[in-house]
Amino acid sequence: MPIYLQLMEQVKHAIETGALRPGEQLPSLRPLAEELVINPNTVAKAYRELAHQGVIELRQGAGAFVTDKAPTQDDAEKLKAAKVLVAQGIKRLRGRGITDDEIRRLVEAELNQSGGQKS
Amino acid sequence: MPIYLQLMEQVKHAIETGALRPGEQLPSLRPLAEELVINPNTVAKAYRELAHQGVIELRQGAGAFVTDKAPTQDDAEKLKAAKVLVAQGIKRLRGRGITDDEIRRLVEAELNQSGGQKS
DNA sequence: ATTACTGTATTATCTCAGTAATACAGTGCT
DNA sequence: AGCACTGTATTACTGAGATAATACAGTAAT
Repeated sequence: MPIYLQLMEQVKHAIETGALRPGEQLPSLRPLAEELVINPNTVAKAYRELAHQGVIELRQGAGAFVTDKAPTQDDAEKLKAAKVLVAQGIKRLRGRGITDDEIRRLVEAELNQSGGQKS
Repeated sequence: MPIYLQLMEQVKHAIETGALRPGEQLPSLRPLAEELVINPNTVAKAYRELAHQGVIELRQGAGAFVTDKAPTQDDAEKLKAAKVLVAQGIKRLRGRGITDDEIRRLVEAELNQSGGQKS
């Protein structure tokens, strides 16, 4: 799994658990990159994506800040419930003899069709 | 979408619709490649994958043949039903405010976890 | 045995996502 | 203004998957 995606998850998780709160400033690119022993551009990409998702806000020269509409603890609950739904759905599909590859293709097709955009 | 995957789909579809029947020989690599204006190796890859999935059987020097346990018209029906299930599931998830990217990640995580292998 | 067809194997090329290196530009404090 | 910090943009490197070029090996008919 790409580094920048892992970082995005960690940030989201930190927000969901309250370790990072709306309005609060995130660690800036270079220090964080150095701490994680990765390239600043990789952090930048993660931040850019998070900003595009509305989770954080980037202000050039100032820093990166958690948005008001960032994922809350409630959202984490929702996601957990969704995870159960997905697990059940996949179990049913498998029970009907649908292979994993076919499941992947069906999901992808459905997402791309009905108003789908790969952010 | 990779050419060899598209070709795999076409072959499966041909089998499901009865255009190609169990035991019947598929067009051989080079003629088919020439007709589709693609490289024979690409056809070979598609055939190899299909053989790995048990859909067809490859006999060196002889040709490629549809297997007995290839996908039937019934399987096509099943897949259609599965498609409906997936569509419903995704609709529900979206209704709960889950984004498409999150759906993708949930599905992938679930598949990889519970006995998942990316054939 | 030869011939003309099959699929197979090996190696090289192309493409693209992810990452890295480096220079650019905005903020805010003194 | 100057400085030390922010994020941004451009360009290059790298690795993996897809495709291509070419040579190899098995089959079946004559």
